[in-house]
Amino acid sequence: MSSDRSSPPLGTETASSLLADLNPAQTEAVEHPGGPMLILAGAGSGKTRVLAYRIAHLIRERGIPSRRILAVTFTNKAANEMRGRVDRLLGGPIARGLWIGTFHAICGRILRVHGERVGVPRNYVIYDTEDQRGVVREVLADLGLDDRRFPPEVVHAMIGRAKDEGLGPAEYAAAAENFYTETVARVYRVYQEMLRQRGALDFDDILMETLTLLVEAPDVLAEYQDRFLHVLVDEYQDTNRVQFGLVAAIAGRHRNLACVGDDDQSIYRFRGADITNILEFEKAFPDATIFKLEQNYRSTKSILAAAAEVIAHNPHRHTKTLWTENPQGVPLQVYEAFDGHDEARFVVDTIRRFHGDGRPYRENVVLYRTNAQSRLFEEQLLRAGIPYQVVGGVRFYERKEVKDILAYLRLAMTPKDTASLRRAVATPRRGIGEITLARLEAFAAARGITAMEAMGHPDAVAEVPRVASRAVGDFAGLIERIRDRAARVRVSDLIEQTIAHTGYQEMLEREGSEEAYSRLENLRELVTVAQEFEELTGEESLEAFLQHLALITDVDTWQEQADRVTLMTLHSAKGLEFPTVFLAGLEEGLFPHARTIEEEQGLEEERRLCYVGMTRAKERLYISYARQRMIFGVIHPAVPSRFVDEMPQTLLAPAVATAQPLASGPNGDREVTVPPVGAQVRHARFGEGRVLEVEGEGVRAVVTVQFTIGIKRLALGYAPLETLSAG
DNA sequence: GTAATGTGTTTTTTT
DNA sequence: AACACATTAC
Repeated sequence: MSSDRSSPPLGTETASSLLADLNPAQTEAVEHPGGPMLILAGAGSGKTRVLAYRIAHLIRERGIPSRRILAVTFTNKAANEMRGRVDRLLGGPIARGLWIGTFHAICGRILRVHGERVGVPRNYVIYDTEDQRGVVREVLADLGLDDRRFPPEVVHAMIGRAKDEGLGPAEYAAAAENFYTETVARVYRVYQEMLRQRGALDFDDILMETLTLLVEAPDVLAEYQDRFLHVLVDEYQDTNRVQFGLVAAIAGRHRNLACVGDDDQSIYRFRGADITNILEFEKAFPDATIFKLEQNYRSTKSILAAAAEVIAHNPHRHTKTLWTENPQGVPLQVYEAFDGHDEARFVVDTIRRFHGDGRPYRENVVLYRTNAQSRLFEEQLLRAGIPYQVVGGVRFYERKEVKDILAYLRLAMTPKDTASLRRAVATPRRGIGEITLARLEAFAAARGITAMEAMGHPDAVAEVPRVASRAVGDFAGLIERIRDRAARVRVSDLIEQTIAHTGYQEMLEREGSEEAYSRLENLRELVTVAQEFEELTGEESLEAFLQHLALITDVDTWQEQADRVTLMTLHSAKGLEFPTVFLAGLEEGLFPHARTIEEEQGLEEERRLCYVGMTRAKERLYISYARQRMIFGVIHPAVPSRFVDEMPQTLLAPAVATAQPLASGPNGDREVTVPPVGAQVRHARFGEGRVLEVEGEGVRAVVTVQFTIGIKRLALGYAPLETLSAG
């Protein structure tokens, strides 16, 4: 999302040249008078640019006040950049009044103001995935359901999908057609009740409750409808039903709705993204004007042609013809690695070589399908002493210490939030255990108050074990003081004081371990994050900060200026671009992922993901796969991804390895005995078995063995396999 | 109650 | 292989 990307050359973003840098198609979209418009924008065709220019155009040429424009972006980072870009175009901080943000941020803001109309308290807390699963688990237990038959993750995901479609518990129950979905409907109902009791919303509720609000409170809807003369939506191909409903509702009066997207880049189906939103835009808005941006400013001809060839294998799509005036460029390089280690070594060696040629580290990105793949690259980068940053994986605010401190703050803000109560009360240990908590909860339930309130109640305190009564009183006092302070000091100071006053800091200091030290560091980082938030937004309230934190994304924290190699998933890479892209792990089962291959739609989405990955590259694209890969500690032979076969062979060149072609794994340097077919062998984990088939020779041999637990394919270079007899 | 040990789970992608 | 959670040992 660098500011100068995907633009005709030499463009300067100043007020005097608002249209000078745009091609005819872009200009048309920017200047279009109004009404519903769909801008089909291919990868690298300058869609973000068009949005920024259109906003600037509306403000400057048409005199629309910035506060009457609403723009929806896919990430907070994109929102900030868009705002900065509009300011640069207009030569001042004009965009300050603009409403711009992600769906979640915008809806969160609306709910803070009007949520009470639909029963959402002003001080609602946002539950993250972990919190949400915890609630599902509790509901399953309450309903006496077996969590093996109804895995919390699965049930939670089903509830999430229902919410993406805008189905409440009642509607979902009505649509339920078998025992399983009927049961999920029951869980869904109780889950919603439990969230409500705790004053909590999950991610999907933020959108769904806003839509409910707009439907049930016509005066609120009218307020926003009147206000927003123009609504613009980026990454429209990844909106779900509810998001479409929100946009259609808010733009319903002035009908100036501009949606920008690319059906070939829709990659969030698992999250409810509904590609029909883009494919059937004209049905929803018969008077819509369609624009097409087909000139790519980003990639070389080679890269673009290869990507086009891959995506052409998808049968269900709007065909477009992307073209570019950029040079042909170098061929795509394909590296066949022995295993994951070898693959990582190749990538890191290549990056090191580039750096030797004077190319900064920041020009390189490694893209992979699953977060777990980052580890191998991290190991090699660490060994080579090359700076890097991993986007994604365990998020900062999901770390235990961060969540612990936030639990105190959330509890002070929303005493109903029992999930936070349980968390806060447990760390540091203060002598309040299961028994005490259960007594308090029972007391609270009997009186219809919250457990937090019970803690301040003399009768309740009398019922808990004597040793705990003092601790309970202290804890209630502690939370009370935090709440009191929250109203008076800014949030960064509040956090700093909370870390100290809860005894958390002391606990970690006393522990003295390396790990404790790093946890303390993370807490300091949390204070810094709060300070930056205050500086950036001018907001100092706890509510605003907690909401901001809950809705922050991985890419939001990515520092593109730092001279480091970036590692991220293909999903995170959407909207970004790099001179050199390494697309790793192109193996059947990994990419496309095994869980998607069954369904045609799943496979098509994987292919779009591949297309997204390839089109991130400006100059150089490296494709790699390993012949064997370890999954859950077990080595599996791997087959190159079908996507590699779908790339035009004329544009591919075999990459030359600079590393040892053979890995030095556990058995890598030793000699191995290849057992003949029929031999009895023993494996440390699988026990004894008989060899059915042998492929390859020496350390690269792969044997198929019948064990009692089933048939396994094992790579001799790694597998702890012992030959017992030649059979 | 904590430390050591054992067991099971994880990996699809994310707001 | 790595990690979280549970159980056991002390």
